Amino acid sequence: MSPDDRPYPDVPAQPSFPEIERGVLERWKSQGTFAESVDRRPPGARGRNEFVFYDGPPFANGLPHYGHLLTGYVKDIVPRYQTMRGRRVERRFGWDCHGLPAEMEAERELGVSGRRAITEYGIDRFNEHCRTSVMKYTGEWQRYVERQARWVRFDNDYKTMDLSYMESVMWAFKELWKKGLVYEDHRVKTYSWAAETPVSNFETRIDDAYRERQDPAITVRFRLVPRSGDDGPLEVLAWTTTPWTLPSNLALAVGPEIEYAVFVEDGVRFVLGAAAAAKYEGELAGAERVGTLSGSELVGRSYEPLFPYFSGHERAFRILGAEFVDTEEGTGVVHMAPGFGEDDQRVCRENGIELVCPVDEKGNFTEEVADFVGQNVLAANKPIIRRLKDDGKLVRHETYVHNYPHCWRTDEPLIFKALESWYVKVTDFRDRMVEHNRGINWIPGHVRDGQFGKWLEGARDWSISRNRFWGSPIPVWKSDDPAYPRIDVYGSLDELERDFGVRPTDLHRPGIDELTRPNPDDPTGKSTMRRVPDVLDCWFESGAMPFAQVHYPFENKEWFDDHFPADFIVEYIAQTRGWFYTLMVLSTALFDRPAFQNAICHGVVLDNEGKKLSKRLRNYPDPDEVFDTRGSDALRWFLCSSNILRGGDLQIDREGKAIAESVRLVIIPIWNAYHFFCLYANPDGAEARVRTDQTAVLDRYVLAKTRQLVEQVTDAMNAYDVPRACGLVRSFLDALNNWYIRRSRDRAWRKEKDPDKQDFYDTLYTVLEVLCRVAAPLLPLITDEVYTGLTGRESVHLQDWPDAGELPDDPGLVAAMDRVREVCSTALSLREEHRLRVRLPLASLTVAGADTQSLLAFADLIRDEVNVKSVEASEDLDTFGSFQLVVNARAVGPRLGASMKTVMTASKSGDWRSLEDGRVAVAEAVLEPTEFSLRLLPKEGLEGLAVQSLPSNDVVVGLDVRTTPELEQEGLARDLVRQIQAQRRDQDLDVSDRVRLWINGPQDVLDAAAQWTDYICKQVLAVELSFEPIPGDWESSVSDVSGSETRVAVRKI
RNA sequence: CCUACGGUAGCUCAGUCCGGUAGAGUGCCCGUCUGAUACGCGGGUGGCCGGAGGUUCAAAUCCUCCCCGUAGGACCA
Repeated sequence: MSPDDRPYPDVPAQPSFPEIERGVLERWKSQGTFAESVDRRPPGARGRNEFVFYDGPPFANGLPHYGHLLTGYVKDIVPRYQTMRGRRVERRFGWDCHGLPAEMEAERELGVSGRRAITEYGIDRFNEHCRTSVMKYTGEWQRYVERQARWVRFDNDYKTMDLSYMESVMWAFKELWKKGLVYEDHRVKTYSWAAETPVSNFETRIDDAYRERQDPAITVRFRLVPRSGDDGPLEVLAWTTTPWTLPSNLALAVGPEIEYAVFVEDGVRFVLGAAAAAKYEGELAGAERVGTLSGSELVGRSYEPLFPYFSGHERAFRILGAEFVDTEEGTGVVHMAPGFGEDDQRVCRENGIELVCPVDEKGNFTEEVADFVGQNVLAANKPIIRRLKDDGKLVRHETYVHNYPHCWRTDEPLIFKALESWYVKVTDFRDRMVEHNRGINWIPGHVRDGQFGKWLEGARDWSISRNRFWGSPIPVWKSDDPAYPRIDVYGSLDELERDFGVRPTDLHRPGIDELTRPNPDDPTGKSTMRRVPDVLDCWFESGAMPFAQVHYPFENKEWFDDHFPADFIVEYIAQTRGWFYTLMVLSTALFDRPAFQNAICHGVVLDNEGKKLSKRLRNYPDPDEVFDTRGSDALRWFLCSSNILRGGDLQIDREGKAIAESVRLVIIPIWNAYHFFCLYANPDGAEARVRTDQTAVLDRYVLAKTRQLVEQVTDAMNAYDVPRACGLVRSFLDALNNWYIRRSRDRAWRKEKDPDKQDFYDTLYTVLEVLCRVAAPLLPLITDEVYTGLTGRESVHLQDWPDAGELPDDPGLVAAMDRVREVCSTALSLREEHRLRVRLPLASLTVAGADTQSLLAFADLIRDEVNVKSVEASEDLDTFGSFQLVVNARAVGPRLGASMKTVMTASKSGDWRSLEDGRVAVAEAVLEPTEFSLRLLPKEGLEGLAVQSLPSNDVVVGLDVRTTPELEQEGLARDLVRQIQAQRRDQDLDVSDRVRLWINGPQDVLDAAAQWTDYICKQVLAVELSFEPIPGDWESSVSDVSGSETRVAVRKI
């Protein structure tokens, strides 16, 4: 038979898996397999047969790393599974194009740094650069995604910078506005006066942004407005590290519960926190403590402003009560400048004090602070302190070293400053979000009420505006004259066209800023409607993805209604504050529905010391190298079989050894089974088919075991438990290769065609066919290679998920056979213990215990596996073992209470007896049959018999360890066979080559060879056996099995 | 400082909800190559369950406090 006639491929024993993978990827590409797998599944009426998957958009600039690869694998596994289940799963790639990372990259590339520089460079040119630079890595992304065998469409991808996407975002903003869920407000934020820009939390976390800085720390006195009952002038002491905020002071805060001490010196009374007084020993040396006040007694009192600039300010210059005040640092009295401190602003607002912010964009004092106008606030610290000293207000001047945020771009210290910003009123519908979240299936489950649930409960209003350039514009136009206020919010291109007379083809700045019109509410006609300059937080856009990707509601209205919410999304755990959250916010605010029903949160990939992966440290294996040397399926398995998919972390070693392990543990075993099948079926010209009516017990076992595999993997996949599915496949492979195939091999060796051999081929074929389908989502490349090679059909990914019902159901057989495997393990362990090699036959093996007769059905298997002449079952437990009492403590505990202790010790030491009625007496107690079980332990000191119990402790295995001359001789014969076979192999003989055979050696070996000549010759295909001296030019091998040198030689004839 | 998650064999992790006498894989050690697989097979070794208290007849499991790791958040007047 020529290779061409062979029904199955010529499968190499040790292939290059990466090479196979590249071949499969090529095949998919040329045959359009992905598109086919989607198209064949009907969407059903109104998309009811669709499984809706949302692909969270990654930032387009920057290369993928292991985190992305992991997410990508899961984004592939679940849709592949659902496709095989018959669902239509559209997969569309998305790109997150806007946002600070994109701008930072552009600034770096253009050598333009900071807001002012960008404005000078030209917003149009800057944004044009962003538009192209942001797509710089899309090719690389596509290459990675394809190499990892992830099926997702790039040809109809969506981009957050598309006009249609941005129009939908605009619509969403207007909807929120109409619902009263958007507002503008002043909030205190970190601000870089040097770069003239607000700095996000994200930016303050960049390396070294927080570092030590020495600032002045001063204590100043505020004189209270006298009140009847005062014993003279009263002053409170406040401490600050930002003297430049004192001109903007509008209030003082004390802790209502805090105890304040009153001191007197020269008739003036001082108040400060009692706990802080010790710090001011020096200043208070001449003072005398005369009393105590609680914070609440101070609340409400007015004081004289330190500076005159805002002296008429409404409701200002009073002492307020605030919970956050403490006496750890400072005096227990906090100076409040609501324009420059978050707490300050909040507390002042609660007390009806409007903030003031006399500092301009450059960080210089405005005209409002006349004495220091034009001075940078930090530089103004000194003159301000001098002024306070001159005025006698300064109590103490020291320095203070603290961790302080710096601008990562200019290295200058940041300041806290109130800025205008737009907010989504998340607090208004927070409860609805919490409610929607209850219905979401989170993996792992604790995320629902833990990380995500807690975050929702504590949700605050969401700042959605960014004082930047490259992003979706805030679609708000305001009158430029406060005398004629008007605000217009736009939600579509139509509305813009209606009011401005032109229809924009691009919504980006600066084009959008050029749309202006006269203020309709201004009869003078002088004021103009202008767009507020901010752009939207790019997270707003990613949260808008479910509808913006299809240009809802301008198009695809029905489609969206049918495809929302998503069935499934997956991202890493930190997205509970990111995409998971923004999806929830917008879906709740706009549609009062959750945006997704099932969500996997995976953990973080770390290096083997538990540190983050870092490009700079190169503490991880290069993904390309992993693809080239181990393959994508191995990486997929390594990542997805780990509990990183259950929210844990995963450590990856620098050399990628663990990835190589996946090849060894899973991919090679699958390949070996496939290889074995082809190796024998091909020369036989056997064509196998899917069948389940085989009668041989091993066949029925492996088919029933396969059914269990299908059932269990289906359960796991339905529960989105990918690691569990992986574990099931792995333990199945062990049963397949190391039990079913190994115990069935001899059926393939028979020369003639016979039904039993065909049964074996059919069984193995059937099992492999099902296994490939079950493992297809988990190992899409290798299973497809095996599946197509085996069946000649089209890709496994175009097949249906296997139906467990088509395989025989026989859990009893599976359990019995698995027990047989345990008996064999135990017997082999006894051999090991007694140093009796497996080739040495032993007389008998006895299994003793309840219901061991049924094991005799498998006696042949056991006999072969452990090499004994006979296998026997015995109910006579006393010969082989004794019982130990195992108390069912859970049942007895509550009844016996304190005497449990003695019962437990007595049961362990064997101090108990059975009663006639089936109960047992132990210590002082009598146990009902339900309250205990008996564990069988092997008896010790048996003559010629080695015993050991199964792990389940209900069966004892006894091995006859006495040998006889006959057994020894047979053992030697088998040793010879082994040695001869090795010799055959060394000479690269084919399994069917016939040979002549020479054996030289000690007398016992020669006797054994003579006694077992027929057996030996048959085993090694020898036509002639000679004990003459071996001809000198023959290859021979030497062994010392029998204790002295044995030499064998073979020659092909 | 707060929140979530974790700390169980050398390593990676089950087991903890619902208390009842500690598991897997891997590593290591030993053995093993007879016609698919030595990238294999079999066996063995290995743990005062992060620490300290408490509840209980009984705690890896429940409670309290503490320590360590990871992630996120807050604060830095």
